[in-house]
Amino acid sequence: MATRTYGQYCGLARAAEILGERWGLLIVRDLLVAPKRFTDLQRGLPGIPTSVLAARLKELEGAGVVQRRVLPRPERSIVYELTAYGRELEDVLVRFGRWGAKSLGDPRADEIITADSMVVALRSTFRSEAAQGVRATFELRLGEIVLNARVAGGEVEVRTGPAPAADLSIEAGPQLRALMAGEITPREALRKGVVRLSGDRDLLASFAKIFRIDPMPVAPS
Amino acid sequence: MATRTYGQYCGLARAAEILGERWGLLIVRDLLVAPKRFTDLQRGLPGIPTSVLAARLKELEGAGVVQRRVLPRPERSIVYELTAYGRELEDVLVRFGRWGAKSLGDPRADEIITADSMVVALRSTFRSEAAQGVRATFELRLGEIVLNARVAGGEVEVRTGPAPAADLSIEAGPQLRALMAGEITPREALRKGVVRLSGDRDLLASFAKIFRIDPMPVAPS
DNA sequence: CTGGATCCCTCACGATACTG
DNA sequence: CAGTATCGTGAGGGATCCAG
Repeated sequence: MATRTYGQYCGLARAAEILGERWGLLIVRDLLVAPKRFTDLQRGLPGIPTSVLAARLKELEGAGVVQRRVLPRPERSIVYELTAYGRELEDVLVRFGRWGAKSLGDPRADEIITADSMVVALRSTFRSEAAQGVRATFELRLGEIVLNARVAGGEVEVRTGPAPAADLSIEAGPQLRALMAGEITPREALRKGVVRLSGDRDLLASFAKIFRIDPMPVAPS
Repeated sequence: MATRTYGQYCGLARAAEILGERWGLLIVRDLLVAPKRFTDLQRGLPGIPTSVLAARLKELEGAGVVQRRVLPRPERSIVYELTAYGRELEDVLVRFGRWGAKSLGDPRADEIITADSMVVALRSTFRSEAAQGVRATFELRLGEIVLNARVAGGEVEVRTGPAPAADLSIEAGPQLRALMAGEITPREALRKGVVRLSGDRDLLASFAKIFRIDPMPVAPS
């Protein structure tokens, strides 16, 4: 049995072989947001060795998840993007991220937030039921990171970058999770300085309902 | 940054830290089917070192995914079972397995099938739309492995073990995937000896519609 | 016999340096 | 910018050993 394989004829085992290697899931996460160059990926994945990134990209390309594309002149640079097969992971990864978010406490000092991770996090926590009848554009700012979410028709589109015409712009601190988990109310978040707003301040309550982190289920069996 | 962590405050990164280690996903897969003892897990995961199994179980227990339980007398043995949080992975893993199954070709000589992997595979490939109005019990035999699937009300329950009163019992060879992927018709499967039936032979066509592996999407962007 | 712990060896990962 | 080369370290593979 070759290393890194499981020797089982099983769809889940195959999926684990393709994406179970270190950094693999996070590479796909970042490519779900947008195609990227090698260096962009490196920047979004602090700590990844270049050799590992190169190896993963080759493996993912071999598995039909990622494809390498040379941009037309004058750029001639190389971008990595998901194939159709790779894009089918969006739903799975969004659900997986929603599950994992329940295990998030408050951020530790050494934990960072990246723009791409935050985009996927907002897609993960989005609740279509809570968004029914809501039509609004949010801008979210966390330090250097800026992203926008357009909610309409019970769907959401989340992208990196500012939204100049946002209905509500939220400048948030690291405690944003507590608001999304319902551990503090929008009013408390404002009072404690967890968020600072500009725009239609009433929309903060909608935001907290639409982008929601569930609690971990109670302990036993 | 500790080994095995990613240093990112992100639900998907946390999920990858919990389940991304080698064998982790397959341990949860087997526990989704039923609680198991250490040795049962070992048998269902050929090639796993006892040290790795013990380490993973401790980590999964620490993450609140698995719990260790001592059976009452007279057995007094120990079983590992999923917590409520762990059971929430069923939906994600089933979808992940459905995605990975598209990458399965025909089984290689060194690839085995286990009963638990087959149970999850049937849950993965189940199509509720195709099962509307169908009420039937299937028994599936692959060598030593026997499992049963009860289809009713657009839902399915798959378990290990025989179904004596099955409407259709299918004894299948390693080519079963070709039937489920629509690469051969039920008629061809019968003629080529891919399956042998007992019971209501007409139900084989239903089986092939209800438990279905999609093709990989076409190559480019 | 189950439920592990301990050993050694290998290989993949992490860090850094370097090249087309 | 887009990687390859090198090297030390730690986790996994495999076998063995031990406690209840």
